[in-house]
Amino acid sequence: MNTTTPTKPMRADARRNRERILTAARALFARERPDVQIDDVAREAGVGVGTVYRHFPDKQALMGELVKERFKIFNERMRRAIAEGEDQPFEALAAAIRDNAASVAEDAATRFALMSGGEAVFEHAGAEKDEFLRLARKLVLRARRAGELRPDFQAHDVPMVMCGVCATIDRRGAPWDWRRHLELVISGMASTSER
Amino acid sequence: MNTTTPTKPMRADARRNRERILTAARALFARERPDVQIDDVAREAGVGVGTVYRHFPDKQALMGELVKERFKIFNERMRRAIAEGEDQPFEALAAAIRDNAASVAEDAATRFALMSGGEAVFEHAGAEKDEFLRLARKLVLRARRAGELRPDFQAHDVPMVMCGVCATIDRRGAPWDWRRHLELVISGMASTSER
DNA sequence: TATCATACGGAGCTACGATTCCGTTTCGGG
DNA sequence: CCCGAAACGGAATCGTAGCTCCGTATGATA
Repeated sequence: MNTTTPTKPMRADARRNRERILTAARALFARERPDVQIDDVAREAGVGVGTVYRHFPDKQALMGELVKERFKIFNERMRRAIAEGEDQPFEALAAAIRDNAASVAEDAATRFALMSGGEAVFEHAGAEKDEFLRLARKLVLRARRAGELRPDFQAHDVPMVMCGVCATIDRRGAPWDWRRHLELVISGMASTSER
Repeated sequence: MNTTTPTKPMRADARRNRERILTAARALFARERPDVQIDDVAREAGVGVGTVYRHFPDKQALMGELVKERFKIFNERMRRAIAEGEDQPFEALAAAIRDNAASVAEDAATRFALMSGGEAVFEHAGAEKDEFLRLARKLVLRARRAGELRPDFQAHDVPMVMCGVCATIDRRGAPWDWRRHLELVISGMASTSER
């Protein structure tokens, strides 16, 4: 289950390089405009292309790993919301969504992968995605029971709205503010009687 | 100003082919999964690649034309909302947004261009985009004056929310429904006191 | 219908970016 | 300190998709 120690201990330099590659990829996506090339990642990481391909069979796998890590962060945040939000179920859900949005906002790599990546990228993070949905379901059910959430809101709608907000984050020079978008959506999620 | 008759009358076959190319492009985008190639467009249109390039200097220009046409449709709908929605300013705005969303939902080409297209695509439809914003401003101001719209909602937010909903339309196999997303956002747009 | 400007077709050129291959280097257990 | 397995580097390969070029066909005008 532990992905950092799959089966064999892995040589020290290999472990280090793997990390460097992931870091480099994140850095490049944060800086570059369009897509990022494997060659660039390799250069930024101070490593040869071959090394990148030893760690990640293809580009999709690299992207997939970035997405997987981000989902782990999402999930941690969701768990916290479940643990701490007993008394304010809706606010707990909303806060988790806000934090997760802020989290992707800082992570152009995941945003790019999420918007333009193929199936394979998603499959790579499949387990984490499932876990995310499981957690979302809990939060949604609880908020709905409390009557604070619009009754037709589904667990699936959590990734849906995050996807929507995500799409409005990096439009270069767009004159809008994705944070307002987020607040708009969140207030739309509230049950009609609540606000 | 009239784009269909720029300066010279254009030979009959040329006019016909131009239309075929646009139709073919739309059809392919609606059918294919990923991006669509110029060669495919040419084949589908029953035309040589060279002909495509005679009419559109590059791929961006072709995409741009598709986007431009869609914006013209948007704008028509917005004008109607302005003309007919005197009595229900918020509903007029909401209805226009709903119809426009349904409109892009049927137009994978524009969706793709909007999500993955570069600057050039947008510039091609620049005039229509500006007009769209002008119309949005009118609708938004009227609805806000009527107190039916949340006060911090801007004209720019109209394309913003459309962009967000757009992003959730073609996710293959996503278990969510973009129509619910749309309704969520629209109810979030309403002024707090209204609903 | 003769003429010519305009438009067409599509093979081929080019650029670019993912991926492979293999000789060299480095870790780590004995 | 030595050796073999594990990793590395990066030049070279391969495939793809956008775009060009030029010989041929065709609509429009007199």
